[in-house]
Amino acid sequence: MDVDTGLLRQTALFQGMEDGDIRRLLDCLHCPVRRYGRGEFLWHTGDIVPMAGIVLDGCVDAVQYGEDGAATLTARQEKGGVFGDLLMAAGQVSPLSLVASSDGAEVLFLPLDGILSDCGRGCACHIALRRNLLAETSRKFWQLRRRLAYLTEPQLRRRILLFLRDCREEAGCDYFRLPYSRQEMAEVLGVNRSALSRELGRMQREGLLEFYRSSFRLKA
Amino acid sequence: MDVDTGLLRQTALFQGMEDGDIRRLLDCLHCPVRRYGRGEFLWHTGDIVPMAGIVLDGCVDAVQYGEDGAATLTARQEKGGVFGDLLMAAGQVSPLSLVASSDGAEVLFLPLDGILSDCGRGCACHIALRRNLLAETSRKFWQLRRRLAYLTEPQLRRRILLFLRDCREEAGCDYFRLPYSRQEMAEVLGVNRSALSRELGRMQREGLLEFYRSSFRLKA
DNA sequence: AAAATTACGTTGCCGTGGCAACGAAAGGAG
DNA sequence: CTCCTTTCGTTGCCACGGCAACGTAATTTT
Repeated sequence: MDVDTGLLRQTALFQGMEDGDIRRLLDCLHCPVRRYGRGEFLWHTGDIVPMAGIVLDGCVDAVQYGEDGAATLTARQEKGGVFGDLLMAAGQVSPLSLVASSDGAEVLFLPLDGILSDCGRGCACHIALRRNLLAETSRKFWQLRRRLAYLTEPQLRRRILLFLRDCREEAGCDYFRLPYSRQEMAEVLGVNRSALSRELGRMQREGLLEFYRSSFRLKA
Repeated sequence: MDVDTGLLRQTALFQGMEDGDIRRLLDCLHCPVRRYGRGEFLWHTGDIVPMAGIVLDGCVDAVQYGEDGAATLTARQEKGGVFGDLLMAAGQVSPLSLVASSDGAEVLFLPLDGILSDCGRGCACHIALRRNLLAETSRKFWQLRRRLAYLTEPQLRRRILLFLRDCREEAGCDYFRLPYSRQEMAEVLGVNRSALSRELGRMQREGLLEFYRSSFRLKA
């Protein structure tokens, strides 16, 4: 096992741990590392997923296939990202597939059983790993829930304000830049792109807002 | 500690355990039991929630307060229900309050620290408890995600079909009864009640569907 | 630098679904 | 049984926002 503990220390699951702890954990859990080519499947829809993964290099997508076979991208994890945590935790057949979306995607796997069970040495890092896992899954829950709050807001303007206020709070400043294109922003808010542009324009004319492309200054 | 292990065995967190295991766990974790009167707060918005709870008797509501002070019920747990799991897992200030919504609500609390740490005796039930906790939180995640799927469907009819097909699958039969009133069903789908009734009527006229009140027979 | 591609703003049209109001049916209380 | 409350279906109105189309600005390509 020879992975970059410097990278792992910055991931959600190994946050707050020392290099030595991480090495011991990886050893204790028997974590496999694998490489995938672009388009290669880590798991298919219908599989039971027994472990989570950390992206060491490249990119991994979570894809859902509709009844008509159309694929929709539901999540993307890049270097340092954690995936499969909520799939293995469910212990049921997966509703989505995991696909390497870059060439030479390298992945470190962490088996659920190893995370849950005691290593016998009562090491504190094992406990921290469990706490981190639980924190990561719950983070994804609350993130989803915030998005649901947008979608349940019936009025477009209030939907936008809800979103922008969250962004402002996260940025800690009235002026902030969003990591979304208009199209992506519209998808997060669950509205039509042109309708979003129209309403943003109105809000700017009314002085609630200033923006240019992805730069916003929120005044309300 | 003198709680009804028969009830606990049917809860999400203690599923699959023997009475003896449960008693040992409760002893090991030092789980407090408390009674609350109707309207009494278990936690307020802004608190950091250090433990989850199981409703032994009565009812506990999760309430979110809007900027205008209006309260919206976001979740309700009755006898045997688990709450606070995703709040303690987050380790951050709670965005919602937990309130006893019945008189004499009795609650068993399970501290996160105790769940995560080893009891020193390496008992299998401790591991099972962790697995159950993770399964319960992920269950709530996927439940939320299914609801999000409804809300992101732009056409009302397809939204309804998505929902009813899920219900049919869960029931395992074309004929099923829903545990929702029209108003509640409309809220789950994020649409206006009368619009829902209207569209349901259309679908019935077109032969996609038969229904009376909460009884449905789905043909498509 | 020119061309091609992508992202964004703008506008007109029109359909879906929100809203309010009403009556009927169902359920509960006395 | 009668009264009262709640739930549900129905309808008319109309505004919000989806959709398509186009022009412009920004970005990338060769």
